[in-house]
Amino acid sequence: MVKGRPRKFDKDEALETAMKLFWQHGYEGVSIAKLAEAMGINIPSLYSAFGNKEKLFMAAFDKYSLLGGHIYVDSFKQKTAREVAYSILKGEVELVTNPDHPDGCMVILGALVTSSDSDHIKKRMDEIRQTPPKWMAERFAQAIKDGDLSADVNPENLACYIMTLNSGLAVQAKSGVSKNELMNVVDIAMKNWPFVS
Amino acid sequence: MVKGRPRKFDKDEALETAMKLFWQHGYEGVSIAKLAEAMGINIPSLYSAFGNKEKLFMAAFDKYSLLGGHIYVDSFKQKTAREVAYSILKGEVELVTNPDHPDGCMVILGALVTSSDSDHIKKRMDEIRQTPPKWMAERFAQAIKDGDLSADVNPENLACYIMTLNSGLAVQAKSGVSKNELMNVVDIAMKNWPFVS
DNA sequence: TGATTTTTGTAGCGGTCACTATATAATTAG
DNA sequence: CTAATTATATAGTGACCGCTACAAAAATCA
Repeated sequence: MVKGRPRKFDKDEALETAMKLFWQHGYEGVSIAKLAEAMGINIPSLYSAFGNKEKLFMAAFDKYSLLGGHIYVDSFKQKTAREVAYSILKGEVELVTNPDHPDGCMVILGALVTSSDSDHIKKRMDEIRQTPPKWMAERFAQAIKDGDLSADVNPENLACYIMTLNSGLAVQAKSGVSKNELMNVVDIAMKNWPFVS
Repeated sequence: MVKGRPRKFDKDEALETAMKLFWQHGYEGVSIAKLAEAMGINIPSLYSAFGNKEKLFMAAFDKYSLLGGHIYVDSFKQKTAREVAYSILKGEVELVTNPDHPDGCMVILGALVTSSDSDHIKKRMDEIRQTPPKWMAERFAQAIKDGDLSADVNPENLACYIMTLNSGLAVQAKSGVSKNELMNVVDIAMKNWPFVS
């Protein structure tokens, strides 16, 4: 058994609460006091369990990644590049408009526009945001080998294009645009997939 | 002549400075103290000239609108819907990656993710963001009448699609993606304009 | 000149920020 | 039962937040 007084709260449950608050308001938009209150714990317990605000945010981000990462991993299993792209975009719309969570995407919007004080965490998020397009570029390169994507296409550029659409979908959802409208946007984007050889 | 002690600073120049700070850090990411320091004035002078933080932000926004609004107004003069869309997207890339200004778009990112305290200004910006797609929808409706856009296309959906790309371009620029890469994204988006009748 | 008007600079308001010192409560190990 | 360990709760820390009271300074108008 572990020594010492046992923790009164469920750490993972508290982290889920913190994640949703960071998701909705961003890193700087929610204070330690509000986090602790929503998590149902007092401030020293928060620091004891999670270290500090930045570490709590990164822990919440890890939890979020399980949701956001699945979109890509699952979509990559599709047979053609076109189906991969469509699956990613549909998955993104589902994620950023799901009424069970706040609107938008925590990775994209959680620390995008910040004060100078949070430059460090903004840059960390900027770097993390480079991972999905790298994955996509690899998948699209494979698609070229598989013959379901034209060899004229630059996989990195195509990945950046999909990432741009994803980012736009996150912004639009955060602005209040509905799931139906965003699904129409995805349909337009996919109307003529111009990359089949 | 106007009575009273004359103002020591150029109001429009100070507003330009404030605009750039809000552009870079968002509404909540820059404090009155930092604004006043950057503007080269003291805090009471700021309040005397601009009212309060929200009014200063909205005044800075009006100044920004002159830049951002021109993209649309100018682009609408293009002959076909395809040229209009291309011009808007190119103009957006130029704006959000211009090294003379901060990266990204103040209207899209200036008050998108905020604390509960700034709900009011977030909603104001959400509403303002609905104007460009309305303009675009009208222009695309005209294009259908002109015969350079397929009557199958829903102008509102197409406008929402372009707005989504614009928002994505703003996010990508804010994340550090280069102008060249974003121009490639625009080229991909325009590769096959699938809306000609 | 003297009254009026407006801006300026200093100084500070109550409130919140991230974070912590300290003491007490609750558990296990010996 | 005692010692050691860990979590809890209270109550704060200095720094910053948006904003303002107040008086001196600098202009115009009579």
